[in-house]
Parts: sequence; C-alpha cells; structure tokens
Amino acid sequence: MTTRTAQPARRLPLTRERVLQFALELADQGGLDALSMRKLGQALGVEAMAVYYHFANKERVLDGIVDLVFGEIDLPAAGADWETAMRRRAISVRDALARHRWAIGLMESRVNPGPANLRHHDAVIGCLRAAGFDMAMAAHAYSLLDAYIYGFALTKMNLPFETTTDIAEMAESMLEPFPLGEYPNLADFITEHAMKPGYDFADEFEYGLDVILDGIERIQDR
Amino acid sequence: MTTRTAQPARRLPLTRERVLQFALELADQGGLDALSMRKLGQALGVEAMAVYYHFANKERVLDGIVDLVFGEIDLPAAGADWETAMRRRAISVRDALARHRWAIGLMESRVNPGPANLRHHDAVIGCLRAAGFDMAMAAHAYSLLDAYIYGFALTKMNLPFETTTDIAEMAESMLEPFPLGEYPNLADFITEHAMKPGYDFADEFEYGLDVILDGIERIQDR
DNA sequence: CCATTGACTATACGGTGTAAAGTCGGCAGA
DNA sequence: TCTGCCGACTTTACACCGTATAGTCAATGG
Repeated sequence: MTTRTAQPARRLPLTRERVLQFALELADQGGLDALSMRKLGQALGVEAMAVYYHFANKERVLDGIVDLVFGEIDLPAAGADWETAMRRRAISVRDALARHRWAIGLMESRVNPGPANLRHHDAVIGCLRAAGFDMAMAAHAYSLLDAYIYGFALTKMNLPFETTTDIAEMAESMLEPFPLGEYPNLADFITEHAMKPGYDFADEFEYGLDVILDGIERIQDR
Repeated sequence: MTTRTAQPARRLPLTRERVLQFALELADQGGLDALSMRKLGQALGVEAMAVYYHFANKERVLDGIVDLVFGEIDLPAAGADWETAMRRRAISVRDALARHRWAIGLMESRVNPGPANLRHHDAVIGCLRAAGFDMAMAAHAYSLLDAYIYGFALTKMNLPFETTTDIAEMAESMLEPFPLGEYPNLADFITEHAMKPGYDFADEFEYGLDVILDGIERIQDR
C-alpha cells in the first residue's frame, strides 16, 4: 500500500470549469484587483503557472468568467410581446451586473465572445425581428437599450454610498474644498432631492428604461 | 562664471499643471496602460518618485486629468431651450470621450471630483431647473441622459473595427469557432445590416439621443 | 521495463505603485 | 561669510503583477 492510496484525490484536478468557478468567486468578492493569477492559483491549491496549462493567458480567463455572467442573463421569452420581453431582459442584465460589478467594463469589449454572449445577442435580435422590427430599427433599439443599461450600471457602479446619511457625508466632503455657494444648483439638488428620505438612485433605472421603451414603441407604431 | 549660468533652466521645474499635461498626453497616446508613474517621470525628465512630491498618489493624478477632460466639455448654453442645450452638451461629452477613450471608466467614479466636474454638474442641473423641471424630473432626465451617453461610449469604445471590411473579418473570426447556423439572427444582422456599405455604428448615437430627448419632452409637456 | 506525455512546479524577467531614506543647491539668519 | 534648514528631487527597496522558459514526476501505453 503506497501513501497514494492513503490520500486519494487529495486535490481535485484542475479543469477549465473549476478554474473559472474560482476566478468568478475571487472577482465577486474582491473586484478585479483580487483576481490575479497567483491568487487564483492559491485559491485552487496550485501554483499560478498551473492555470496557464488550461488557459493561454489571463485574458482568456476573463473571457470565461464574462461568459458565465452572460449565462446568468434571462433570454427574452419567445411568447411575450417585445416590450415586456425587452423590459425583463434589461432588468435581468441590470441584476447580473449588480451581482458582478467587476464585469461592467468587460462585457462589451470581448474580442472572443463566448457562446452565452452570442446566444444572448442572437436571442435579442431574434425577439425584435419577430416583433416586426426591420434590421435598421432592431439595431437602433438594441443600441439604445444596451447603451442605457450598461451606462446606468457604469454610473451607478462606484457610487460610494448606499444610505441617505452616506450621501450627506459624501456630498459634504466633495463640496467642502470649494467656496460655499460655488455650485448652488448642485447644492440645491443634494439637499432638496438626493438627501430626502426614500430617495434611491437605483430607482431611476426603471424610469429611464420606460421612457426609452415608450419612445421605441411610438416609432414602431407609426 | 559657473557651469550653472552656462546651462540655466536646463529643465523646467515640476508643477501640478505640467505633470497633468504630460499625464494627459501619455494616456491619450497609449491608453491608461501607458500612464505609469515611471513613464510619467521619464516624460517629464525626472524620476518617478518626484511626482509624489506634488501628488499624494497616482489616483490624485487621475483625478487631475479627468478634470481636464471635464473642462473640455461645453457647458449647456444659458440662452437656448433645454432640449437643444442638452443635445449639444451630450454631443460635446461624446466628443470629449472620443478624444480621451481612457477616461470612459473614470469620469463617473471620482471620489474627489474636481472643479470642472462639479461646475459641469451644476450647470446641467441649473439648465434643467431653469427650463421648469422640478427636482425629481431633473434627476430623471440627467440620470437617463448620462447613462445613455456614457453607456454608448462604453459599448463603442472597444469596437475593434472602423471600416466595413473590418466588421466582416471580425464577425467571421467571432462566429468561426461555432457551428454554422448556431446564431442565425446574429448572422443575418451582420450580413444584412452591419456589413452594408455606409453603415457606421457611431451614427446610432444621435438616433438614440433624440429618442430620449423626445421622451423627456413629452413627459415635461404634460 | 522503458519511453512518453500530461499536469504541474520552479525560477526568472521586466513591469507596477509607493514607503523610506538620502542628497543637494539655495536661502535666512547670525 | 558661515551655518543650518528646507524644498525638490533621487536612490533604494519591497511586494506585487503577468508570463516565458525549463524542470519535475507520476501515470500510462507499448
């Protein structure tokens, strides 16, 4: 009996799936900075270079976890009308980006899109086309919606506050280095609106989304 | 006569302004990767650590060049109606982000906004308020417009093609690893629309912008 | 039994931001 | 004129990063 049988499978072997799973977890917990090849190796119980046996470079790892995020997004349902389908998809993207804030700058810039990514694009275009959009109009609608969705996530991403009192502190520290009254409209906005109880910037998302969907609908109905 | 007078001012002394000017140039020419403290020092004819005498850390340098970009954006004109003022501002932001692609992820995430940044926000809010928007509606409009503007810049930023033939090559290499016909709608979209001569994704910007402005106007008119 | 090979490790290189200490010329006061 | 200070910059060092290259070693097939 060798020591090998005494400790069978003391470590799971590396697979692409296992690597991506741990990479996703690292990024989710500590942002992209926390996802270094060395830390990834350590999390897997392996040297950093072992990952390079399964992935050509770090960029391919990023490709992989971005496609995992795409896989979490609900595809537009086939049965529903385009407007509710697009609305639900938009919220699903927003939610996925909220769960994976590190992904916001990466989702749109993949040179090697994965299958979930392509399937997602295919389904959205298919939904719009099935609803009677011609190609140009489908392009307009898709471009407009995605710019808004990703842009909202981007502007919301690093908001350094969650609560109303956080906003107050933040605003004060931002305006503090400048003469009082230098930015009267901004000051008004903060005191009269952003600091009001019940205000949550995240609520703006659906408001703007509906403005866009209504605008597209009016053009399409003409 | 010393050698000192023979070579007076052989190097300009460092100032915050000069550092930021060179930092901006480095970022414009080679992206954020090209802006390291060592390269910045080298461009200034100085050791990297010299910059730290004028800036607490690299983040403060980034704060500085982001505010230079904000300074390039046209403030909404006071005289014009809100819709043309917002339209011109949006295009001005789009142009500034096109000149400084590296800035796209940074503009919205500054914890220490500079004066140009704050002045910009103040002017936009002031323009909307002067046009009769109440605070909530001004917040809706501003949030919607900026999400779209920055989102469009983000989705357009890393598009790896400029010409129609580039699109064809790109699309082929993207779909090549997958079975033919796996993504029929996407394939249709590319062949029937994106590859048509005269198509330019950048044109989508103003289309979507007008949909949004019209939508806001209709709400405001009610 | 031996050669091969798949999966991983070890080492090294050039890069990063930045803390800490050292240098040095010009200037203020005695 | 000498002295001590101090602003502006340099030197050195550390811990990290992605990754090229070479080495190790158990399992496997002939």
